[in-house]
Amino acid sequence: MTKKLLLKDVARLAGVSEMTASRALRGAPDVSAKTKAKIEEIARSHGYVPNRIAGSLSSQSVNLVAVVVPSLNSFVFPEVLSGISAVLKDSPLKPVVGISGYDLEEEESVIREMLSWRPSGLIVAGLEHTEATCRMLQQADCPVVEVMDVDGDPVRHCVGISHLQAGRDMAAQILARGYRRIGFIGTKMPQDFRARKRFDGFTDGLAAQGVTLSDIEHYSGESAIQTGRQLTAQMLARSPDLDCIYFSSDVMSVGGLMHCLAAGLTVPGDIALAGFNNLQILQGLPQQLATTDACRREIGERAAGIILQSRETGGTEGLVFDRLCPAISLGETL
Amino acid sequence: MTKKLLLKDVARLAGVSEMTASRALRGAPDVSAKTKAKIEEIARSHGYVPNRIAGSLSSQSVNLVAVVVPSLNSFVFPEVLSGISAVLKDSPLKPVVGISGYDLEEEESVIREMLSWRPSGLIVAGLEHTEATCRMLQQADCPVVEVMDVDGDPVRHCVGISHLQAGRDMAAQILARGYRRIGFIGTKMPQDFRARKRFDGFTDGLAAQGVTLSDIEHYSGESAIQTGRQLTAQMLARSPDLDCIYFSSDVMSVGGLMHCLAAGLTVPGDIALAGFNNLQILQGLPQQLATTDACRREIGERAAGIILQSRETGGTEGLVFDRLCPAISLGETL
DNA sequence: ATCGGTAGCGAAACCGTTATCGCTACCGGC
DNA sequence: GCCGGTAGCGATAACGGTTTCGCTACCGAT
Repeated sequence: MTKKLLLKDVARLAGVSEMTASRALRGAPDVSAKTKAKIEEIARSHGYVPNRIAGSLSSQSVNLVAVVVPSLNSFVFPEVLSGISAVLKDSPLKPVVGISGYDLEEEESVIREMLSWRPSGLIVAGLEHTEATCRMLQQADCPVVEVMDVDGDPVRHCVGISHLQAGRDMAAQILARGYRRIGFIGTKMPQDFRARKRFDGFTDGLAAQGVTLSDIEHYSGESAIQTGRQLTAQMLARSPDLDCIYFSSDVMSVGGLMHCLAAGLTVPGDIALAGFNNLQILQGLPQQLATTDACRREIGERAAGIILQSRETGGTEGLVFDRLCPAISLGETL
Repeated sequence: MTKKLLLKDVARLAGVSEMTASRALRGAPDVSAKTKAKIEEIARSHGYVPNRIAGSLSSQSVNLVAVVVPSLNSFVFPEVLSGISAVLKDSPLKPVVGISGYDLEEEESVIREMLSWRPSGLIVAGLEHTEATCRMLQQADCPVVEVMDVDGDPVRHCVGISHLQAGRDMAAQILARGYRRIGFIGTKMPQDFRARKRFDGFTDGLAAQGVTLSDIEHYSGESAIQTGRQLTAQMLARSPDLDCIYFSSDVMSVGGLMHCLAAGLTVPGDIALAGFNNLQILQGLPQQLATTDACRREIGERAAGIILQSRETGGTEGLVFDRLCPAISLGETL
């Protein structure tokens, strides 16, 4: 490990000034091809790695986009990230991920940390934040996009779907197919606002046609196939006359399907099942499960697009409020 | 959006010097409780967010740990990350993730980008890198840990399991249970070195007892249940006399199980199945699939531990080479 | 021969914070 | 009453680049 190599060292070795070396390595103009080649050669051979801390401080620009999501285990956010990465791919911007753990206090601290690096943009999942977080988002001098959800008041830009509507729509589909004894299995309510909204929309949609939920089960912790299977078993034991269960996540509905398989129940004959997200794990199972596509990838793409956009226009453009329309796929379980 | 608030503004408002404000906000000593309270109050009420770019440049320290993994969709790396996060939780260090996309050139560029931020540590998946990457890892003036794999020559520290051995062990288990007509279904070989090593170890383990693979299928693209199901169907159609299939990933073996379910094949009666990773999606399925636990979380924990360790000791300690022992669980499909 | 324009390069200021060192009260001990 | 020690605070110089501006050749056109 040689002592750290600075720009001034590269410059000295190349017999030029720091400025010329800086320009050459950044591909800036005003450097002759010959000089540039020489400097690049020296930098490469000596393994020079520029110090972006110093560079960013000086240029007052950081080519990073902060992305704050609740979790990476849930199967849903990695795909949002894919969308973001894809769009940022051929721009100088790079995504940086922070995890809030479905905790608004933690979210606040993660966002504060992120903003302290003065990123070129911030993408954050959800519309619910602490007061302090909202202030930071408002005052941030970079584009801010709240994603996933449109049911609420975004601070600035917003891209997502209406989970309230998604719940209502699924209720309508379920009722339209004649189910009336309906159960709901959902995830940790207080912290997952979108799941909560789907639940509210769902009960709302049922109520619109005079139907109330016959059974409800809430659980804490991450969604898992195993959990879905166990809770489905419990619920059906408790309420054997149910004819349909709506799960707040596909991961859970897969568990439901697994229980039915094991218990010899036909789906949707004995019991209909529906989930949410349209995760990839639904493909290849014994039956195509009913679900709502959460437009995860597209949300990521559009959010990244907004960041790029307002970079070009200098951020003096109007607000974007992008409400995507999630498609329900009925599969074979409704 | 108010014009950006600087430390000097906070200091002026509090009627103290920049230094005192800086000390107060960082919790450094030499500030009276009264002064500190006043400065903190002003900073909070005005929504001051410190500029960590400037701070890091000045203090020559960045409290970030760079983590470079091939993908976040594969179900496997998020759990490594969980382990890292958990250990870093109550230290000032924060993990920052970079995605290499199973591409060594991309990995090089991501690592270069990461190192240009002068992180406090670097954790990278795999032992195979471009020449330039290796030079960077050697010259990096922060602890470097290569994780997941121990079959090769680490640049510095290393934590992982032997995938070669994992393949061999699974071969031994399969042979011990009497299977002889064995197929293998594995992922994009040239880029996923660990899958390749499991394959090599597996064929090696079979060869040790005079058995050769009866059928082999390689595919490109991400692993998916659907893919596993289709390839299993194809392979069994082509080689109906197989009695066991080893998959390079649990995601694929789940697909295999789904095919058997659909085709009315009993497992392991008609065909035995085994995967790798011990992913959470194995829990709750109709049968407990055979697999090898890849120690993902523990690898993350130990890697983060090494970073913390060498931070305390000033990095003057010996190299760590941590070879974990993955446990095979036979489940009900072998 | 003169002149305007530009390609190529360098000197100095600056980005916003922290490290370092020095200074001033104020305190208790003798 | 003097003195050494320390708590509390401020001035200044980094940190390693980039921005800005200025300078020097050199070019073709007049």
